[in-house]
Amino acid sequence: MFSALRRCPASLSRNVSSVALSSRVLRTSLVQTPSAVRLAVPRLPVIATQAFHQSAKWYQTAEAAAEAEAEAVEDEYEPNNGPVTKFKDLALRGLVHPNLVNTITNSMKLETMTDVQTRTINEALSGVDVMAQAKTGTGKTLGFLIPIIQRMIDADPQLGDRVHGYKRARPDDIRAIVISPTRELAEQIAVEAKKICSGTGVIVQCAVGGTQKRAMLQKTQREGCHLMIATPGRLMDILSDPYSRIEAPHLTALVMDEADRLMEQGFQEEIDKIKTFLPDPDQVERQNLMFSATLNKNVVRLVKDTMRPGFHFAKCVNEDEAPTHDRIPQKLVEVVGFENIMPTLYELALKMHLNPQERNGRPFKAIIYFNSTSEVKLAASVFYKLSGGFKRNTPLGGLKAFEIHSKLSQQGRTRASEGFRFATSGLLFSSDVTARGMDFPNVTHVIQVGLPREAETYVHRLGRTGRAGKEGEGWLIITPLERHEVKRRLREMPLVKDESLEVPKVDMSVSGVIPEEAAKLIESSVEAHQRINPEELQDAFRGLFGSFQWYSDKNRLIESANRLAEFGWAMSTPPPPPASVFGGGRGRGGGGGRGALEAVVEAAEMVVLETAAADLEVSMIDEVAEAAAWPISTLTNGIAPRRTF
DNA sequence: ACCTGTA
Repeated sequence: MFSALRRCPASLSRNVSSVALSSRVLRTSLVQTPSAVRLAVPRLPVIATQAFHQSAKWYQTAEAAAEAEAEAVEDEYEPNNGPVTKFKDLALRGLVHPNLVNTITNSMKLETMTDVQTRTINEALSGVDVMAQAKTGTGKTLGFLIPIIQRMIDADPQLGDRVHGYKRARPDDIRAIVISPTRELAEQIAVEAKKICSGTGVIVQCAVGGTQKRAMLQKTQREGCHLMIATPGRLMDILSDPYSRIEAPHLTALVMDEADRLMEQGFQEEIDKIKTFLPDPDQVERQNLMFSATLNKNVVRLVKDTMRPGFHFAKCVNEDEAPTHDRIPQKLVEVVGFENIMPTLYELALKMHLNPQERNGRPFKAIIYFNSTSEVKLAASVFYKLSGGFKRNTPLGGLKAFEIHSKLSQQGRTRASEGFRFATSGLLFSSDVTARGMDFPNVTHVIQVGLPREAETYVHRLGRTGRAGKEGEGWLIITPLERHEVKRRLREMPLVKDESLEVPKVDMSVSGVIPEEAAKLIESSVEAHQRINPEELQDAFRGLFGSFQWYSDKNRLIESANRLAEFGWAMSTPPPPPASVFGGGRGRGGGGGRGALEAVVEAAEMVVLETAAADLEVSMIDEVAEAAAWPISTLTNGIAPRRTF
């Protein structure tokens, strides 16, 4: 082996040490799994010679090694042709380039695939379209990144290697695009993509709003781009700009993350426009991958419009496993009026922050969701005053507080999400910008103020806690105005009324005997509001009417809002309600549920994968049972050919 | 004048 190395150019000599290193790592890890020790011998040449793609000798060695491994795998492992469930096996079976897999197993230390990953990776590697229904926080990002990156390498084997791939990158030959509904999510995906591509020649770029377009263009023109992770607005901006020199004439994969969200009003038009700048799928064959937590009418339409016949439907929502919203305990707090909300949050935060022993000592880390930006801003400001700047020796001392919403600069947003991500204990006052997909570790509480717009929103927000097997709890704080609608809109949720807090029960509009502790909290809250910029209060007042657009009894709404201004903010005269309040609101149609699922089934003949990852079989929705008569093993081995590197 | 998503 080393005689071969000596023949290589001097410039590559530094690879020798890394080769030695990776061999060593490999050897140690294999010793621990006796069944795999035998694989060490044929395995080594593949890794050791990864810089010599050009040599025919390399190909022979690699092919022989792959063959030997595959045979060994078939000898050793019992289900030899089932779906791959270990990342390591993706390389051993020649399905994914070792440079990609090694990063995942060695640097990222990932071993076993999650359910979503098993299903999407096995399926999508073959090139078919996949519509995956999966909860957030289940690792679906890797589920789509691995197959699209691997398929890029298939199309252009030089991309498998770092040195050769880099030289060939161009800005006008993007091979795959991932679209996400928020900037933060796009960035989170881009970070992961860059990580797993670090051993390959695949160049990843991220295009989101709020950043300097020029700088991004220059970087992309200089470095090129194979995989673009983007938000709709900026992507449209770049593709439609004739001077950007960024194009995707050979686009082979399009991924829509949070597809249900991307199909909502506002986004959908933009996506349609973007598609006009992408090559016609009839001319350039394109793989479509969609990820969606729910199947509503919009998603069905998307499926009908863009998925190619014969696409796969991977239902990764396990029926026997409780969904997020059943697994996480949820408490419902009904307050007397809007004026009770802020002091109630104060009471709750104090209680949770000061009693970590009730959570096995886990520090309090909460996201507090509001329905409008202005409410987020106000709550953040009020808490800052309440806590005396979160300094030590104050009741909320030790907490770090952040606010995040779209009216913040992108710099501010990044600072907030990074800050909260790395904080051991803290509060994040947030709009729905973080409701989906964002991964903040160790969130102990998700507190929602006011009824969320949709049940879907409620579930997504709730999903920010209880991640990675950790515990968490949800709190929903509502006023009597929302009581009825909560019962209707959130009837599926196991909300349990909570009576443990004092402040919510206090009628602040009448004088009476109030528990001393509650009185103190209310007093400090009102006092804090008096030190808030009046314009901020006005904004929040107007924002409230926006959040309550759905609420038809406008007189009661105005009355309740006035109480807030009077007793919660100590204003002598409440601000005027916005004129639009008297315009009247429109109702909205529902969707989703069982009917939508059936519609998806009818939309195409599909294979439905529904069983546990470890023992994957095909089970089917009745109508398509006959069409999908082939077992999963055939499907995986038949469509996805074994690759050699 | 509810949230996201280009300037």
